[in-house]
Amino acid sequence: MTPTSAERGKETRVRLLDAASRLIAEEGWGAVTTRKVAERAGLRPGLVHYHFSTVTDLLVEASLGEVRREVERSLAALRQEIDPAAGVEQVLAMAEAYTPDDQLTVLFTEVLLAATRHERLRAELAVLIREFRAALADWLRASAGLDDAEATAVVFSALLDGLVLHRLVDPSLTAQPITGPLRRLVGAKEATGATDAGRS
Amino acid sequence: MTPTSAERGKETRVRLLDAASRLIAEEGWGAVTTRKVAERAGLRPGLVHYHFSTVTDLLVEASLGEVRREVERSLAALRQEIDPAAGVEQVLAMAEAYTPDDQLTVLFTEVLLAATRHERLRAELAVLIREFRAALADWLRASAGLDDAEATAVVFSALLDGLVLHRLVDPSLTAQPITGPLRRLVGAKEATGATDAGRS
DNA sequence: GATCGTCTTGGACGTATGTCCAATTTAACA
DNA sequence: TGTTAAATTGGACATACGTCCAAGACGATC
Repeated sequence: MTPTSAERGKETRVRLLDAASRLIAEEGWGAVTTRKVAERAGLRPGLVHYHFSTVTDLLVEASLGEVRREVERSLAALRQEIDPAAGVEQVLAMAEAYTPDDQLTVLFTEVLLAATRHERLRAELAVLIREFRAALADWLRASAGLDDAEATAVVFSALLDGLVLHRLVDPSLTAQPITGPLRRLVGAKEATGATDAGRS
Repeated sequence: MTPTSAERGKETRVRLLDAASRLIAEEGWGAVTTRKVAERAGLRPGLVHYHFSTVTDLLVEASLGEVRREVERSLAALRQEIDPAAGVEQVLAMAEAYTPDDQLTVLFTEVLLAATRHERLRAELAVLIREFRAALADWLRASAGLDDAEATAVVFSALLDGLVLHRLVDPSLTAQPITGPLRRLVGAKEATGATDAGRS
């Protein structure tokens, strides 16, 4: 039952990464410190620099891991949906799902901004975003039959993050229905279900 | 010729605000410190707390001033354009004008994120964004004849900031033409000029 | 020229930071 | 049971931070 040294090591590493992720979302990238991470993880401060050479290293690894997991989840969900019409609906639903209440959402924005000033983070994040965008473009091409699917994917994925940012600042926006313009953007027929612009 | 004490005071205040704005864009909201601002402004560190009660106060005032000026500039430009078709083009051009090279653009993103954790900043920024959005909605209604101009304005203004963020991380995006989906979003006829999807 | 109010200076104070490390614990192994 | 390697502890170190303040400078006013 008692874990080996290596097992305990792995466990603490995960604990530290997890604590770092949550702190980035809660207090911001720049406000995460050695001691706060340790306290949040329920560990002693000295451990941080045993497992990670630097605090920035910890932040980069934690955030990239989080983004990587989320991208994989989204891609899996996208690929699973085969019916074209339902696919468009799902893509539209993604735009609605991003809310400030979701920690992951805030973390994404925080990482994007941090990437501006950290080259390795920027490069690796760019790869992940490109991956997501490519999959989104495939989807748009297949389900909505767009001929400029690439460009639309660029616009759509940028829109997702921008929407989060604006909703963070102006929570009343969350209530506002935006499916109308989104449908137009994706090139879907408005015919399906008349013009029901407001649903919850 | 020699300025009075009060005049010198105003001048220093402006210098400090200006230095703060530039530092926010260059190094990030959280990385701006008393001493850095003073050095950038060519002044002694003690002055910062003579003119501003706190560093955060300085940052809030500096960034809100910058945003306020830019919003006014945009609104003036929007109002000047009377021809509906040209108006749509101008709105589309705005999306292209936002690039990571522009310091103001980076500052905007930085302020949006900072507003998440500072109530006064958040509230005042929300007012400014709403003002901009309302004007944009008026424009869309008048020039593009949209019936869901409000929703489109929400999407469009969020898109502007999201685009900046993504281009910051992936500079290759700046080259990618996106006028196609943008035209669709704004509800403009693609007829004008066939499908010229790439122009510089 | 003396007085006054404003702006400026230079440095102090306590606190928090990132990083490091010698000593200690712990579990696996010989 | 004694040895070994990994993980952990607790505290040290220099540095940077926000804030404050007594003393000086300087033009306006009397």
